[in-house]
Amino acid sequence: MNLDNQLRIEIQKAIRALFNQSVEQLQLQPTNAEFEGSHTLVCFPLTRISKLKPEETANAIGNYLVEHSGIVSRFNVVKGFLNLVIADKVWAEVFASIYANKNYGSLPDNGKEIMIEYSSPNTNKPLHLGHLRNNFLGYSVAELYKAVGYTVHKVQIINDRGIHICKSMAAWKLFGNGETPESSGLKGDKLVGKYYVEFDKHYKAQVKELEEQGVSKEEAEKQAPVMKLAVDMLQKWEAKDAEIVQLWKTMNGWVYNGFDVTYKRMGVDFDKLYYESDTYLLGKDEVLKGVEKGIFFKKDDGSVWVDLTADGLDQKVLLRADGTSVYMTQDIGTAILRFRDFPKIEGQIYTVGNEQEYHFKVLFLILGKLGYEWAKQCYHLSYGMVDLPSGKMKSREGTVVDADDLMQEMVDAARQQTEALGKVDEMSAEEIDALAEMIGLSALKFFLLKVDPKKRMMFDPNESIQLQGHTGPFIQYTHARIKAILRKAASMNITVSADDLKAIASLEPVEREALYLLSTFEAKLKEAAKEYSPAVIANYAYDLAKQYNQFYQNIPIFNEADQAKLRFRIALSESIATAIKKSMRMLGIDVPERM
RNA sequence: GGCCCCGUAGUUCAAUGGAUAGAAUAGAAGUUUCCUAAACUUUAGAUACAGGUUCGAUUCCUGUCGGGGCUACCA
Repeated sequence: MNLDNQLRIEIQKAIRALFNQSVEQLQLQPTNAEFEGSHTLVCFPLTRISKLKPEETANAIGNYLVEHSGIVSRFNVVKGFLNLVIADKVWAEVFASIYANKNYGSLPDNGKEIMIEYSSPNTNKPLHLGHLRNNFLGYSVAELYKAVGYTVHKVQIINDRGIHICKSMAAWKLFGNGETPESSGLKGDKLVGKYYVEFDKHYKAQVKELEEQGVSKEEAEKQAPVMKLAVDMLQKWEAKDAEIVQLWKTMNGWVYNGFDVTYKRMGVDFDKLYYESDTYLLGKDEVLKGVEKGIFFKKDDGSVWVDLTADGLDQKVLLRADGTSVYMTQDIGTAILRFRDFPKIEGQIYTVGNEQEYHFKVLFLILGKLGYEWAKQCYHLSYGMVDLPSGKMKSREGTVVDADDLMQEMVDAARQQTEALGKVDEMSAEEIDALAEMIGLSALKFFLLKVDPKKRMMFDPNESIQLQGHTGPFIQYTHARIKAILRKAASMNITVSADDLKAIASLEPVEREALYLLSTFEAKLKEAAKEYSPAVIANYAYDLAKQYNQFYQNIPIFNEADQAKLRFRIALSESIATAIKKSMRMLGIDVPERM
């Protein structure tokens, strides 16, 4: 039974009976902690039809509900707020149905399919903190869509082509002395990243040297030998030069092997990978077709443009004068390819930073102009940057927070804390390793996911991520605590049936509050998916844990003499643990049995 | 210059136009006799500024100040 809907129906009935009118939208909100009740009807907007003062309106509806609804036991009115107390026997029924529902926390298959893109790194640098937010977000939104009934396809586009990877290749060729991940002991992505930095270093030095010889800055930037080599490599790559293609494959392979290790530790995965090197030519074809159809236009120098001034935007280049692709070109190709590969998807979600909002606005407009109906179903899941106290992360200034390093630091901190608390003395070394991994990543993921994705957020590397308070480990700890209770209950052969629960006569306030939270899980899920916001679920999981700890600390369980109450409390604990576990899983976070 | 976002306790984050603006952390004071103190209880502390709309504004509108992003034949 859906309490919220039930209550809305009863309130509608009351309004019809009392005022002989109906309202489309009822303002129902959780009751403030300081008043008795769980659901509050805001009555100010109803005065228009009741022709009564807010208090009188609230009292009239309250009285009617107590007399006729069968679910409201009493109420109080504060100004125009009608605070409703749901009868304990109704709570018992609500809980019995939650407890018996094996699919609690997920909605039935809706037959729809959707695609979500996330991660999509360049292949010249290792993953950093920004990628962590991106990956955790994308993965979690995919889980949210699964939970509300979608079939989800997780993909990424790998920007494996272009001048950036050629820069690493050029530097490696000139200064690498044949270094490999094996010979250096470096992760492949780190090794390639190292040569990207090398490139920059030598490039700057060479430009400076040329400038000192009297060459203009502009000319020096073109003449610098490393840059000349990189550009030469790009041209050869496009011409499919065997040697260059081989080097490109080798170095990209190193990067992929490195990324695989990082993704595995992050706990994210993909159903299909798209490579820019495979899609950019399709994009180019589509753009040229668009020129024929008159959707795009060619300038005298041969470059191809789209005119979006009628849509309030600018003109954007789609092909350079030399015929080569830009980023937009390949994104057009990739989108089209994806809808060919997965014809049943209703749309696509792009998890990409908000600095590219303009880019996606343009992309979706172009796809629409090309006649693709699904362009309307494409959504840019735009998230804010992760800022450091010094501002934006800048690779040149060495302020980039490396993903692998940060995960390791979190796991180390979790291990230290875990061992210091001395609760894991009986665990094996392997079990402690696994637990530290679970806790450390939880702290990191929760930290990044609890914030509204749209907003910028701060990360201070000097202040390690907390393990106490509003954190993943706090929620994990609550779960482990509940599991200890359930183990004890099992050892005492205590079992609970749904019928037991319906027999509960009275509830403690903290129990009602816990039941209220459990009853809102489905609504939270829908809200989170609709808003593309794991933060909704993160905060829900936190509320559950917080609420349970209050219950745990103040209400007796095994010392309760009334066996029905005792069984109810065990069952309540079990359902909270389930809700926590499922919520956390949607965030990509696992919860331990003990910690 | 044009366009877009953001300014909430010392700090990091919450708050479908609704009640006395919630948490966490840092600070102060407590709690360990069922079940795990990574917890619980108490306490102090904030809507940048100025107008406007509204019964009611952190939320909507205008302006000011402050921060960030986009505005490349980069990605």
